[in-house]
Amino acid sequence: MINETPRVRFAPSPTGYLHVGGLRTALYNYLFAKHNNGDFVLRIEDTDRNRYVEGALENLLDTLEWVGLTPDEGPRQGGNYGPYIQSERLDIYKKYTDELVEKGKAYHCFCSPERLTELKESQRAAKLPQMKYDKKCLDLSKEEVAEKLANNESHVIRLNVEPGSKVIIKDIIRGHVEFDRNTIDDQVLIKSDGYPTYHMANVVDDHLMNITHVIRGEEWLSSTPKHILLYDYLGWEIPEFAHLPLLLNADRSKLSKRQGDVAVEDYREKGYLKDSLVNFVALLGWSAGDDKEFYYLDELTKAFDLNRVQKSGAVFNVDKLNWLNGEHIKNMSNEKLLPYLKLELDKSEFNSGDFDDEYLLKVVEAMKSRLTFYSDFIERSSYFFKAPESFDEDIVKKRWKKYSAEYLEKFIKAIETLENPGHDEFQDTLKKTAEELGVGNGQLIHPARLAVSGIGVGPGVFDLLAILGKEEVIKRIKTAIEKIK
RNA sequence: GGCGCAUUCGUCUAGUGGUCCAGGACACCGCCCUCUCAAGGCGGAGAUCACGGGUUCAAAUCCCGUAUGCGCUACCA
Repeated sequence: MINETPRVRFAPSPTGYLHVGGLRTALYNYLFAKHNNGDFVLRIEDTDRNRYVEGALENLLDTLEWVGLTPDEGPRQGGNYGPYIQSERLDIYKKYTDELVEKGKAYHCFCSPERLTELKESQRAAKLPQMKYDKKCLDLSKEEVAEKLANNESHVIRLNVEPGSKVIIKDIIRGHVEFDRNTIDDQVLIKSDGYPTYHMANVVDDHLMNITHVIRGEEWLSSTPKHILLYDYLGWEIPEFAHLPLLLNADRSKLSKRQGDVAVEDYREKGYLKDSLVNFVALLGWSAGDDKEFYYLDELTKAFDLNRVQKSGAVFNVDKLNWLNGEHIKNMSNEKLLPYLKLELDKSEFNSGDFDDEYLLKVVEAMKSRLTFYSDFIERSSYFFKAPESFDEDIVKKRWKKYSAEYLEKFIKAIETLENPGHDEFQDTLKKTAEELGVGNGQLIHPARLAVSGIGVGPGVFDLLAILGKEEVIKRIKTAIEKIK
């Protein structure tokens, strides 16, 4: 446990959907906060009007809600957004940039984008070690600035990085990181449209919202010195930083849409459980130090430790996610699984109302250890919901022998005498029939499975028969005998 | 180009100077179980700990260099 009660924030931009990398950042923030009885706040960084996407915010809230990372504070579903949207806080940022300008720590810049591009080009051409703004507008007198402002000249406000000692970052994950002051550019704080850049809004909000720990992706490490300078110039306390390793594609580049799904909602639609997604993503860059890999959110909360977060990026490996998904399904009770089977039925050609719970529960029990996704209920065992319309040709070739029909006919004769047979009765009857025929059990088992399910894989054949029930079994075997020649 | 970060089996990782000729998990292979497929159990293969120098009686672990990868270098976040 850390000394103070932490307040952390997850601060995404509403650019369309929640990225799995964003999910990991949100999760680590949440886990850190909850492990230490702190607060997890959600703030929306929508200061880039060009990238704003309609509906993205609601989508984000919805996805966060789905995975169970409900913020303690932040915009709420349904429009009560509160003071957590940066675009609604413009005057606040203005106030503090004015203060910086007053102190000489920031200045108005009237350079056109064209001049900036030219500057960059010439610096590049001259092979200068680094490309930075040349502070031209810093030379403007107060009067000149006032005049240009009065004329409504387009301008930005820049951070005035002055020479001085190295800027030191104390990062929980990376330790000490140093930056030479002269490598830091005079960052734009307020854009010409009056909106703040990330850097300004971020520092102001983190301070005003009493954020104690800034936990964010590694891509922010390079701009952290600018933030430190801002805290310093404003006379504010600097929060703790923790820069998280990136999530990677298989080729170790930053996780991108081109190489697979990156939106949490994509995984949701594909049928991944929130539990396995959270479990998986938590393990990408963190481990408790023991061999435990199966976690629920509350267990993660208990075990999580920011100091144990990995420094290097982690490849998003779907194989392991799939495995975890199966594990989480296996760990659910039949009763808990039942509604999901019904959902899958209703999404398919079937109707959950056509089957009673007792029957479906048996299906769940039989299929549980064979699933990777809920949808496998339908894809791998539709025979529980309708008689097979065809029979797998390879299996027919392999299992349906010359005398199979004859054997099965004897088998159903024997079944017909039974009353409400279950697993054991089917088993005894089949064995007895095989014995009378003088053949191995397999001579009946395999054709029976094929006849009843149409395929060659699935739960134990006696379970299969017991679940389907006597009448259905007899009917299906008769049909199969007709159809398979 | 500059600045910064990183580097242990294919992948996720354990490991914080001796117990490591490196442990676990996924994937892969084999065996057992078995009516099939899974699940489960057992086992195998797979890492000269990026490379090169140091420090030390002793280094995956500490230091320096090199290489490679990645991030940033926007009036995007």
